[in-house]
Amino acid sequence: MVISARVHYACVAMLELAIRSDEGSPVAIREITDRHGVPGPFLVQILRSLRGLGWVQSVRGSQGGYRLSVDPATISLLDIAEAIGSQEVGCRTEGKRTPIAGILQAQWDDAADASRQVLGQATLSGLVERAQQGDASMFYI
Amino acid sequence: MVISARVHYACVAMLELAIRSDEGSPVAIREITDRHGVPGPFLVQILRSLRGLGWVQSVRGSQGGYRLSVDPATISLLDIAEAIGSQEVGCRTEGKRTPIAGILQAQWDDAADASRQVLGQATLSGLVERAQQGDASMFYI
DNA sequence: TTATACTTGACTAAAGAGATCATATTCATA
DNA sequence: TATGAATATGATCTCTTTAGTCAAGTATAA
Repeated sequence: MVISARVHYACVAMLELAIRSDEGSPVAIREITDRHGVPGPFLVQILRSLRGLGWVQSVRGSQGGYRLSVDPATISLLDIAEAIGSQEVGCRTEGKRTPIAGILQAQWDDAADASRQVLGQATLSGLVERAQQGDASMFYI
Repeated sequence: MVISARVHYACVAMLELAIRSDEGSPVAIREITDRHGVPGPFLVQILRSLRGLGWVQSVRGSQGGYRLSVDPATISLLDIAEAIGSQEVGCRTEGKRTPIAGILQAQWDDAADASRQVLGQATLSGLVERAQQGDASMFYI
């Protein structure tokens, strides 16, 4: 599973919205791009996808922006990665169905499952909690 | 970690050579392409890389071909994937160093480690043993 | 009415994957 | 010593994906 910039940005946006979900007023795209250095028009695309999934709501007009519309405990990084579209660990090549190909395929599948399990356990609410406990500071000494 | 066709074919070739390493005579490229449906000129490229790594030897001329030149117990699928070049699970985007980015990065790294561990434990000799025990038949019912 | 902010759709540049081809070079064997 | 089988090497090509841009339109608060 390759984490593309698109998926990474989608996770950043979802986390930012989750953290600020108790503010009441929606969060403008501009605030996210400024704070996280995400290219503006690209983030627009991504938020549109998230809106299509029903995970965020948009508020148009002045004072508009985006707001989380799901329980952050129910969304994992795996959900976001799969929905936004990232490539699986594994192989799409067809080739011949030989025993060797079969054994290899089983290994690719096992590897994919291992990383999927890690990302599946990382819920937005869990990560927000960590962020608020300052757990992140250790990464930027 | 995305397993590209290149990596998959490299593993197929290494396994084929490992299985037939007691035959004495080298294995021709043609035999591998016929048996596994790998595009010929593409496999040539890949075997060249494997030769550069010192993992296979080539024998030129008539009756030539390739031969494994390392102990199959010392090479894992992870070694092949990394040497041939596959993308990591994870993210290369730089962006700003925010706490959110840091927390996400840690998750991408954890996921990468999980799949790397699976592939690191799969040695060529282990897979050959499985193949010879007919373990593969279950994948093609 | 005006500034702000989201909406929508089309568009482009760069990189990588997956090959393919032509032309050498080497060596066993007849 | 020809000859054919087999690898060696470098150049090239196409297709898809990724990342990012642009322009014109619409809605809303103040």
